[in-house]
Amino acid sequence: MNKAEILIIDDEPQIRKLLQINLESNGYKVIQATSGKEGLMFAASHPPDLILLDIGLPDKSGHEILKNLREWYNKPIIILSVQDSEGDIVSALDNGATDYLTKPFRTGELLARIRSAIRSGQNTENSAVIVCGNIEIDLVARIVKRDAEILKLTATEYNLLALFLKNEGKVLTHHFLLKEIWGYGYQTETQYLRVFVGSLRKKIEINHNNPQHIVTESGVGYRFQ
Amino acid sequence: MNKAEILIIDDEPQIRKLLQINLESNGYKVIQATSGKEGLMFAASHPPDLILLDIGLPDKSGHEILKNLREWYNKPIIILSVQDSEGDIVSALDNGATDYLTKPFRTGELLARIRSAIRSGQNTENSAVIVCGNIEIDLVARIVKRDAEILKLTATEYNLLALFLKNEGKVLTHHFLLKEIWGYGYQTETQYLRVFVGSLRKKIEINHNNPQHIVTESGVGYRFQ
DNA sequence: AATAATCTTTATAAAATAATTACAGTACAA
DNA sequence: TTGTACTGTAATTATTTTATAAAGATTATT
Repeated sequence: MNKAEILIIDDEPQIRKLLQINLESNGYKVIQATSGKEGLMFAASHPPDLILLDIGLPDKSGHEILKNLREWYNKPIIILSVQDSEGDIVSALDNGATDYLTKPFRTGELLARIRSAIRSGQNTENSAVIVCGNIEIDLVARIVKRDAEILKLTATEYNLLALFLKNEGKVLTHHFLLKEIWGYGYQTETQYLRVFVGSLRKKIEINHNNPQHIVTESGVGYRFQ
Repeated sequence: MNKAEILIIDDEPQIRKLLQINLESNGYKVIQATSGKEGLMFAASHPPDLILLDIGLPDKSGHEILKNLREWYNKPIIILSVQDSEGDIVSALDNGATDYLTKPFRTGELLARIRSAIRSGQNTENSAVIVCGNIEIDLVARIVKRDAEILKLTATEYNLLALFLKNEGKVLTHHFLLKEIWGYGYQTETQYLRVFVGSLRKKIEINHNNPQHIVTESGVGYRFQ
């Protein structure tokens, strides 16, 4: 394998320097971002093999950045934080963080955790743009196109479509869709789905009475193709 | 998904009890081993979905157990330890541990790390496809094909076919089929079966008057081949 | 505060599926 | 041959599920 690339997102210069020296002397290529915004940009323009994310960033809460990244980035993200609160750790891990280290951390341990994360996350493929027939979604820019024309979707419509496209070809159950979009406790509100699938179809299907993309699997769920 | 099974390998009874209560109340099935040797045996005879391994075991060093497990076991192994030495952590991670927690640990954090570990180990099992002649079923995507063409099956038809394919070649009794698909109390409704086997045959058989796949075993049940 | 956009709920008609009935065919034994 | 038990299929009815519009409720925006 080539040199693995690691993106550091941290506002403290001395931490960045420390990390850079340690990582580079261990054969990694390092890219640095000093803010969450910058980090998101770098990650999108040239996806690294792993991201080290400081969760106590000033511009945007690190948790926001994490959620944002996880909408499309599926390689390891290791959180660094001065916070040692359990709530913080749990929420980060449940939002898709691969690991969580409390500052000050031991560099040997960090390096081992990086090796472990890269090892287990090897076979993941990702791209920020998914194309499926005449529908195209840019998960970073949050833009949806039909035949090169930009569609205007509401937040929920977008989330639903993104979920469909990430699971193209699979039948997604009502249960699953409701859990992913609306969260636990909404898993029986099948009617929400019907309404939003309906409005999505009006926007993405050529003829919404004969849907080619979102097909219904009666009694089970929906499938995107 | 079914209940995930977690194997605890720890010699301290109070830790085992604590873990058991917390894990079971979170929907996991728990198996306990009190020594490394026993743990290896359990793991081999019935591989769990995740292993919690105390690294300070008396009989064999936990590191040995870890190495031993990793020779064949590739699901998550989370280490629990009273040791907070960096060397210990690095060596465990480099020997294939998925994560390393220092006792006393916070149960909320442990649970989050378990969820994270199970989650990241999932995307490797992306397809469970059973092929049988010209019929193909993808149990994850919930899609059935005949000669590469996607068939449109109703929920009950799909369930029935999936059951047949999971038991290819075996004779399945009316009783069994009815119990599996319709549940207890329907085991005498043989007519349901006739109707649904009939409609399945129309969809999957080349000539449904001369079924090649779903063969009837008169007086007993049906067999898929 | 007023307006617009979006989400949540309700109501209802249409469509799809499942359950039930009826009946014809088939194999086998008395 | 006749009767019986079992099977397959078409047709009918019942039930469930889905699609859509539209009315309230909420949220965001100006």
